[in-house]
Amino acid sequence: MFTHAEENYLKAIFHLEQETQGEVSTNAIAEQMETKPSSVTDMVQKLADKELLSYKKYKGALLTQTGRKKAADVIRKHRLWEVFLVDKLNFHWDEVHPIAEQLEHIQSAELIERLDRFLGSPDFDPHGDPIPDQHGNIKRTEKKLLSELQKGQRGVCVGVKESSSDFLQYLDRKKITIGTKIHVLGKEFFDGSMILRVRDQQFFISKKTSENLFVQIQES
Amino acid sequence: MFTHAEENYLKAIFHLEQETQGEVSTNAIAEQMETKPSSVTDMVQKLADKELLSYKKYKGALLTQTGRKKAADVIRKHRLWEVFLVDKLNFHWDEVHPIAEQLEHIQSAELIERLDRFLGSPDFDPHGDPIPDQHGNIKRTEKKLLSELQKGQRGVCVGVKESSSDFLQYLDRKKITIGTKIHVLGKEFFDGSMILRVRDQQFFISKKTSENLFVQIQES
DNA sequence: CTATAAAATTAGACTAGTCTAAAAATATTT
DNA sequence: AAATATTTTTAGACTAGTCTAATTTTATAG
Repeated sequence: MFTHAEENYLKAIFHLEQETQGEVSTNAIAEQMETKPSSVTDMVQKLADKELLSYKKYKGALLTQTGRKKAADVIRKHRLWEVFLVDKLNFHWDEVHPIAEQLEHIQSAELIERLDRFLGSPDFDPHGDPIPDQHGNIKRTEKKLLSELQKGQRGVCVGVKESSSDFLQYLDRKKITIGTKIHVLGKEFFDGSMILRVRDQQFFISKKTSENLFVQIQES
Repeated sequence: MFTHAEENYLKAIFHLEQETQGEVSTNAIAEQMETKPSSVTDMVQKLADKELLSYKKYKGALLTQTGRKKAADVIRKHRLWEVFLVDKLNFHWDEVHPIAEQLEHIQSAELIERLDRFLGSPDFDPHGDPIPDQHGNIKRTEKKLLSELQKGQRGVCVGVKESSSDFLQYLDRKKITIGTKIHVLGKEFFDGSMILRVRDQQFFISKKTSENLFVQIQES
């Protein structure tokens, strides 16, 4: 039905639409896809012909309903496979992305239904990202960046914004993972760094770290 | 490392080498791959450049050690995924081939190691075909076509030669599967048909069926 | 509001893989 | 051994996707 390249473009544009309101620019897509803007123009025009997105020259792209559904499908597959790799094959959460990147293109609706059931219909992937349902709906949760919390607030880590291997391994060494409870003891105006209490230990983290950790605030 | 097309050619040539001794012909590969001979010539020359097979014009192709190992790798992946689909996701044995055809191209040695362990390092796939080990070695078993058995002989079904959906579904309706015990009550010279005893019931099967079922002979 | 910079598009070329049609090599038949 | 048939290869074209280089459009600065 769709080529790998087409699916990858749809996925990239889907992600970019979350971040920017309105049309997604050619350059933004090129950066996300690690390709050249000229290649993007070509492909975007092809996807527009297939009515997966709307596109006006020099104006950028916006997914249609069909395109958005297809993108959510691919993301659903990606995230379910990540759960499989971590829960069943005991991969580490920083290792699964490139493998899921391949597995997300396997074509078989039946396979994904069965995989989903086999995994117990999980709602989140190993990085805390929500798994779209069969209809492409994504459960939106109340989550904030740790950097938005104020001194004294408490939260539970529910996801990461970046999921580079380096960042995930850093969190691992600090024993911070999905579900870890965090108490903000202090926040430095000067550089945005924070002092946290995690499992009765004090932690110092940089602004960059706090801007890449999602938490759910615990009212107390 | 290798493209899907390259892997598919290696696999096809590997299978053809089992059946024919000596070089594999361009036409044979074309038929197996459901493509045109001219495409085969092109690809075979490319694979020869990469030293995955030896090739002399008009003489046919033979896999090198490297090529044979790579082909066995792909077959290992295919068969392990088939086991996963049947054992873990409860797919039926006639449904798994086209999905495994896609999964066999996923690149990650680690993934296959872990999948193998997760499945309990199976020796055979759901159709009774042996799964090559990490080094590309295939366990050869003593198996014969059911059609080779004589009146009075007994065997256990250990595999199928054809694994088309039609054939597998036919076997299912007859409740013949891997492990089924078969006793040859009679064999008709005229058309090669057979009368079997299976689970205390009499079965009539055609020559075509008996030529596509592998059995292990039970000495008695 | 013109000049310049940035972003986006087009044109043309390249690779992988395929195809058709024609030519060349090998096999088979008489 | 010549004629015919079969197999295989070559030549040239096509698609998908990418790239570089040049051009055009839009945005920004003075």
